[in-house]
Amino acid sequence: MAQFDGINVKKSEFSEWYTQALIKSEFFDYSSVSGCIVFRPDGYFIWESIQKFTDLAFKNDGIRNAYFPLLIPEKLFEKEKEHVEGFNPEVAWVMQVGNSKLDERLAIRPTSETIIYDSVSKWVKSWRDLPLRLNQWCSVIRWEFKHPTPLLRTREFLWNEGHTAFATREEANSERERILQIYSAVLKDYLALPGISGQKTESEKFAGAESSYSIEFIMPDGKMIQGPDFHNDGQNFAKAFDIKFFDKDGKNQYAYQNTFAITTRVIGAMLAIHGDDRGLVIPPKVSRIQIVIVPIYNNESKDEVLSYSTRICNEINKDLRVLLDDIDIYSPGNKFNRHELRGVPLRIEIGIKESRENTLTVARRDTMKKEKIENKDINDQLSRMLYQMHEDMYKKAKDVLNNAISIVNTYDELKKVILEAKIAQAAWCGSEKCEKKIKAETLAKSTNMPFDVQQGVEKKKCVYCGNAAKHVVNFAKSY
RNA sequence: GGGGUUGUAUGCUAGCUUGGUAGACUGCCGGCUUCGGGAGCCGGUUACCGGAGUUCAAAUCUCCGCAACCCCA
Repeated sequence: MAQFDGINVKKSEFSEWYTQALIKSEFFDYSSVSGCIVFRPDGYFIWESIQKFTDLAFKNDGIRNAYFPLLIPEKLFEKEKEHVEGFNPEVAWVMQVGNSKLDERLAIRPTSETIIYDSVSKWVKSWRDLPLRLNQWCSVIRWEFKHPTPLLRTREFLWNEGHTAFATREEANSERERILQIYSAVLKDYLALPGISGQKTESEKFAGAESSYSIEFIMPDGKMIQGPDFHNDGQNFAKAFDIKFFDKDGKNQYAYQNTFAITTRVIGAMLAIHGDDRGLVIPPKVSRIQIVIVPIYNNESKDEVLSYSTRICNEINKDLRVLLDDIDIYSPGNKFNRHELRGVPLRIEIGIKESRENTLTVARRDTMKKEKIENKDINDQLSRMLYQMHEDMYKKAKDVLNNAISIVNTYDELKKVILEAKIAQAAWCGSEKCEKKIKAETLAKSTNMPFDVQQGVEKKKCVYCGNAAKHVVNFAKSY
């Protein structure tokens, strides 16, 4: 039997499935640089979609785009102590140009706080200059030493980095909910991806921040992975970079700052969560091809079937991304399998039957169900199916997430839940000591403290030490 | 951070133990016949991860890199 190069493992063998799905779908590829991957057109389309919708939401919220240099002079990079300690081991440096050594090393940005705030300090002089809300789309390099995984842990990744400055702490804090809402909406509305929003614990927060917030996902292997994040930096960077302004009373004050990001990692989480044994399942809104038409004919019916297929293809609105796959060197079954591997949301099968009956057979990638529809109002019908597919994908992923969370009251329960590769939701006293012990003994990290489960926590006891609880935390093994 | 496995063409893989002409399937290109779930026949096409060493001779043995994967912390 002729075989094209499909995935040869089940999704239950997750690591192997994941790489094969990404590579064999031709969405991504390895490159010659370890830890750096190639985004091929269908994969890059997903990132372009995320960018487009996030960017629009940012702009509607008053954020403006700018662009800062890729290279950061060592002097600047070292200004904020915690920040440099957090990033130093992973920073790549430019030390030489041609044959001459540089007098001062230049860091390839692992994140741009330092180079941006150097400029911001020059621009912010008066309360009238605030708030200053900037964003840039770029890539950063963090030289990970753990073995890289495409999209999930790469040495170069693409992201947005929002950097904002405010006159007061209250104003700075009020931005948080809006930004996390934007990220959640992009994840839900475009990637059909549910996550858990919450605050990071002290020990898991961003290097240089006062407090950090994140949206976390659960992967098919039961491990959690961090998605978009938001950091209240307080006046930490303002003090290090001298971002001062005169307020309305003529007093010289440091600004309050935030930073936030969404990265290409969310694509990896999305592909992993939605995919199945046959390959990728792409949410309709971010799929470069939303509908593929596969004509099925023999010599006798060829002309009739192709002309009906072409007619249907032309009837479909331009805002639906459709491909007529009429290349005749592959059999229909071969095409079915290829498009399924690549996760095309809807497939229209057109043969002599459909042509005679003036109907279409439509198959949905997520459910693999086929349905025969009348050739009438097809744009409405197809749009509805794409919409429904998105809703169903989100709901399915949401159920998986919800089922993975177990509320635990005792440490034994916590250990059991972690062994089952699930999320243990537990009350916690807030001490780093308990958090570290739990991590050392169970390998589970605190992912975050979900916003929506904190009520009544003061009546509970810490799952580890039994003292009065301050937070409800999710513990899970994580990437 | 520690331990392990593996690198042969687009992919999957044989050959490695015991050094001696690198083989199948798939893909890709051309042709004919086909086409409702991975079509058939004919012809063509592509490879030993990189470097060093041992040797008359290295895909095979040794060392060093590089890369991918797995397990444990």
